[in-house]
Amino acid sequence: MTTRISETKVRRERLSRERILRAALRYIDEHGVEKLSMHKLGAALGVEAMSLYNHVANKGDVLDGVVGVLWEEIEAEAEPGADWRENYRRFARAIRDVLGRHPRAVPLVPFRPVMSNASLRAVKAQIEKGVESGVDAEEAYALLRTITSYALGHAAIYTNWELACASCAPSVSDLLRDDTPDDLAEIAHVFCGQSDPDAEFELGLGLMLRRVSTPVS
Amino acid sequence: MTTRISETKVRRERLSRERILRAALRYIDEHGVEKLSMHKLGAALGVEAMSLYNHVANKGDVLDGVVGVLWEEIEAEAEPGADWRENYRRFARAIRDVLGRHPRAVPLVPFRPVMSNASLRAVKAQIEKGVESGVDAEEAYALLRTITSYALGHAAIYTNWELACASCAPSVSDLLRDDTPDDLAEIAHVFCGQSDPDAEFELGLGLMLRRVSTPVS
DNA sequence: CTTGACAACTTACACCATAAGGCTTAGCGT
DNA sequence: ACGCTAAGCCTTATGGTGTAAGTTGTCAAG
Repeated sequence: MTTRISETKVRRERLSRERILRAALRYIDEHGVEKLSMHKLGAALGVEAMSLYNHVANKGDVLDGVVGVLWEEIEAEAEPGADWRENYRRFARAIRDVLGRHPRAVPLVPFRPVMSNASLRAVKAQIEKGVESGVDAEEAYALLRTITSYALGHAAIYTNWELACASCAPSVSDLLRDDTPDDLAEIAHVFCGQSDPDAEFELGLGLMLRRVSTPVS
Repeated sequence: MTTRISETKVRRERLSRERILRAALRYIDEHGVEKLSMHKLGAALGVEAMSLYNHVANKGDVLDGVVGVLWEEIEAEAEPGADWRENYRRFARAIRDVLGRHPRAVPLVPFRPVMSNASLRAVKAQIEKGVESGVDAEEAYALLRTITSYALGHAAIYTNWELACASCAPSVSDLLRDDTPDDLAEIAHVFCGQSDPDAEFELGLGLMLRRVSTPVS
């Protein structure tokens, strides 16, 4: 009985929301979102599932928290410099790079609108730099939203794609249904297989940032 | 005993993959992806859960199938016309509109790379029109991928946003954490609340399609 | 009428989120 | 040194989940 006391005291380090979220992200990175359960998360922390509920409202809260952590990572990677255009680019790249580092967590991000302080701080900084440089405020917001959509969409599709290739599908053909006609299969290879995601990401970014103030279309 | 036979015969109409997928999409539209279970899906079809497995490999297969149905809807909405630039625009709008009509199914689309015949047919048609009009083939592919990323990202963020507003969050403030400082809250309102998603979608599209052949950045 | 195939049903199991309640321990005032 | 309190952790219990395995009912071809 008393032996058990000292044993626990030595082994266990204090649980906290912070620690839980980090463990959750680590678990998702390794095993994927769909494999995460409160039991496993508890186990990863050397603790019973229900103990987590002392620091976290429920599983959804954990997931939201993970998204928050990711936004913090993005913010840290995108501190703005002098040129606003370059800043926007850096912001988009930060999104892409961070999500690229946590590919299995990507599905959470676009669908859990956590307006974390981190993400808002990042946005604020970007906008201010833009306006400071003479960009119309409304346009600055619109452009930033557009770029964010693009960066998230790109990250979603490509990280997911790479995951699929790495894990289960060694070639494009394996992603096609059995009844795919040849001409469409060929298209699939060209459309999905050939290009360099990094270069292409920069392409879209360049297109959007090239010249903002000219009339559109 | 014999009464029960005729009863079943009358009542039950044949199950099929097709019917299952449609029911799944309908259920998702009404209750969201996370609420869908094989039991409920079976119930919606007047059938036991396990019967579905005669037509469908597993739940993942159902979800993939739903994405396929969505791509078919997109294809039907984006048949190409004469001007390739306009076609690309139409393709992007089709993605956005269809996903806008099935907001709760959106989370499935970017993360289930179903290369359905429908989506490939659409891509093929777009590309051919572009090349026919003198666009470099490689550039045509890259641009189409870029636009697709953008359309999916935009749809993901905004449909999700509107869902959140309609269901649980009457104002932007409700999406913020309690500890959000005032200046950041203000940014959140401007960044998230003010703009017209349609107009903004067109803005991004216009930026990307304006002039393709000039060197980038 | 028999046989077979196959669709749908039933049963069974391991796992899930989480509500309710019990135990252990740390930190305090005395 | 003592017990009090509150918080952190654990145990137990409930109803829902995906799906494997085995059973029953139905119809068509022989």
